[in-house]
Amino acid sequence: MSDILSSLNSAQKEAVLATKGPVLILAGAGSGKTKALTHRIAYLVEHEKVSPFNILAVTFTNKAAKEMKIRIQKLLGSTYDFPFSGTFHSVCVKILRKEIELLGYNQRFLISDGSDQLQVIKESMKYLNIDPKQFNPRAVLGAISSAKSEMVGAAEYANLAVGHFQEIVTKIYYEYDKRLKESNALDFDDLLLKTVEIFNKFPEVLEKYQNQFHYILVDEYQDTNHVQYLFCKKLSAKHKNICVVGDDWQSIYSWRGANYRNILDFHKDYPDAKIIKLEQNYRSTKNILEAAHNVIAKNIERTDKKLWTDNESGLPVILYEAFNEKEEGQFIIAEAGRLEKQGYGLSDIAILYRTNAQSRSLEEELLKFNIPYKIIGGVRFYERREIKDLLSYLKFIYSGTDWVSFKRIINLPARGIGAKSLEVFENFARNNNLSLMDALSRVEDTNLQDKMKKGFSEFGNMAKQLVSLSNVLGVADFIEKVIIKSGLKSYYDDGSVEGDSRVENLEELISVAREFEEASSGLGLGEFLEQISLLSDIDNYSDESKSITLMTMHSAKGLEFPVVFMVGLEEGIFPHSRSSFSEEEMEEERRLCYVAMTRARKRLYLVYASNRMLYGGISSNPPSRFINDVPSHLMTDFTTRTVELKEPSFDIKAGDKIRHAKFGTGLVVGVNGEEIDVLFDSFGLKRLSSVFAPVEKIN
DNA sequence: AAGGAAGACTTTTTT
DNA sequence: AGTCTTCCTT
Repeated sequence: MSDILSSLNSAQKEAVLATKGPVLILAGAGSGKTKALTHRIAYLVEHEKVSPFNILAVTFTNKAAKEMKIRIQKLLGSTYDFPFSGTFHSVCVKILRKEIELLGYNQRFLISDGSDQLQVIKESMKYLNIDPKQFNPRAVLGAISSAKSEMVGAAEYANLAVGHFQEIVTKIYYEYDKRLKESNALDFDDLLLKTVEIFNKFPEVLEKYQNQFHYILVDEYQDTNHVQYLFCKKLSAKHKNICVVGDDWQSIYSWRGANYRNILDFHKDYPDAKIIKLEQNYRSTKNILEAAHNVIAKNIERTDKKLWTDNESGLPVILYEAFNEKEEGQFIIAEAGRLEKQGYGLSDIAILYRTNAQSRSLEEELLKFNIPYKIIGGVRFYERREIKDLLSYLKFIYSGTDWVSFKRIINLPARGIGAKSLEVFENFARNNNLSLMDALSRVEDTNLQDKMKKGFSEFGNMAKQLVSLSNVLGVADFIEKVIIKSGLKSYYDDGSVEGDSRVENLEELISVAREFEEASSGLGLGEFLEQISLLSDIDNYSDESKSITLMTMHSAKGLEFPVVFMVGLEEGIFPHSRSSFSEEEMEEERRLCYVAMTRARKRLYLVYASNRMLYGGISSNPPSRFINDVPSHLMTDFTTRTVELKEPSFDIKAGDKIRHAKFGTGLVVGVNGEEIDVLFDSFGLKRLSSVFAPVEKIN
């Protein structure tokens, strides 16, 4: 037990020892809140003999949950499992798999992702004769989603609807929900909403879980929405052992319904709540912390606090004006070279940007100079077309009810079934009240042309075959069969480079499934699909490989890096132009800036470009207002020093022979500024940076 | 029904 | 600039 307490400061210790009753931990950036949480859970288990089964620990990402488990296991020195630690969504899925039949769903429900949702919205609008040009389907989906996160169902929405837009949304909301239910599918918001709905309608079920979860811990409480708030409140109503951790300064998800007031209002629900403040920062240098503080201090709507640190002052924050987005990347590459000489590795470096689209130019430069990197987020693996296709097959086979998936794959590869015949088939199923599978086996009764009937019934036969295969094969072997039997492989394998990469991706999913099988003995297709749906980008991130990390500032939440480059600090990019309409959104941008800055431990670079390619044209935006908020004594402008930085360390001209640390010897065939083209003896032609690349001249 | 071409539209951030 | 849509041709 002394182990559990000895490494904590007094506030952290207090957070660990206050096990009974409601506790609010206000934890500033880098103040060791994960430490406090893990030690608290370890203390509960070891000292208070609480079974892990009785602990509910909610984190923001699956990765955070996993890390927490590992840290607790290290503390306890044994292999305790914590079955109820995970994201709100994953915990709710666990509950719903047991209870959802109460709401008339089948227990084998599927989870619809964003693009599925949009598809259903579009179909619903078409069915209702609503013009998608007049009402943007994404805006409609957004309205429905925020209603759901406020615990407002279609019927209540109808009552509350004001104005034409909301009346239209009401109609679509009903139709959308109806279609999801027909497919036995839940969207992300439903996972939370339906769980709370069950708690509301079935008190005995609620009581069962109240009795189970003696202790409830919630991380990143500033980013919970209303439904999540209700979920916590209801579950903790009996034992009242609820401990929430958060920082209103780091609330960056209000656009998806999060409300940092949940933190500020905690004491209203629990007047006797113990409030503990963690204000000592262990992460950053004094300069970085001070700079970040000056940025956030401009916000009006915030609690008052001041983080402090015992760390050294460190270097000033480095400011750099690049000529354009290309040069932005080149500056980082040159700096990375200098940093490497000072003992930093590539995995110590993160590049953070506001929008995913910004990664492309950076990626191009890194590629050009052969710098290893990894990108978190962006075009996700699971959203690639071929993967969505394959997953649609899997979802359709697994559920037998999923119309969204069915429509995606019925004519993929082409089976001669177009929109018209699909419509006939759909009406046939609707009018006769047939399930999707039943309708498929009764295609003969439709008034489709014989050719179409054949197409449908052949598809139906294949589906039946796959269903029986799914019952006998392991997930990975089954997926392998699906890729062949569906015809997806031959469809994509057209000999083109693009086709090759698509087939490669299809096969990559087999490996993902193999790993899944190894990690989880006895779990099947349903669990595999579920795990994939609930995965976030950051969940797959590991910092082991020697490469620079690129991600959005949002994704960086909860992480830290010795060196952080914040790029694209220009008005219109960051703060984003869409935020300039409301003061609230601008404050959120500012919080995002604070979050990004406080990721840095030793070095922080603020980079902006005077010209930037945007929407196919060049635009020039003034430097971000956030740069002006950093006092000049904490910042040094590197821009004037570029020439010096970019000067090649030695003279290289065409015709020189060089040696590269990795590629061996080669001949310089061209010099273009800081870029050199080298024909390597065994690696062929490569373009390198003469500043950064580990090359030396030989004679 | 399918493939191709011109045109619109994009880019916030994500479980 | 790249991707997604829609319309047009076969």
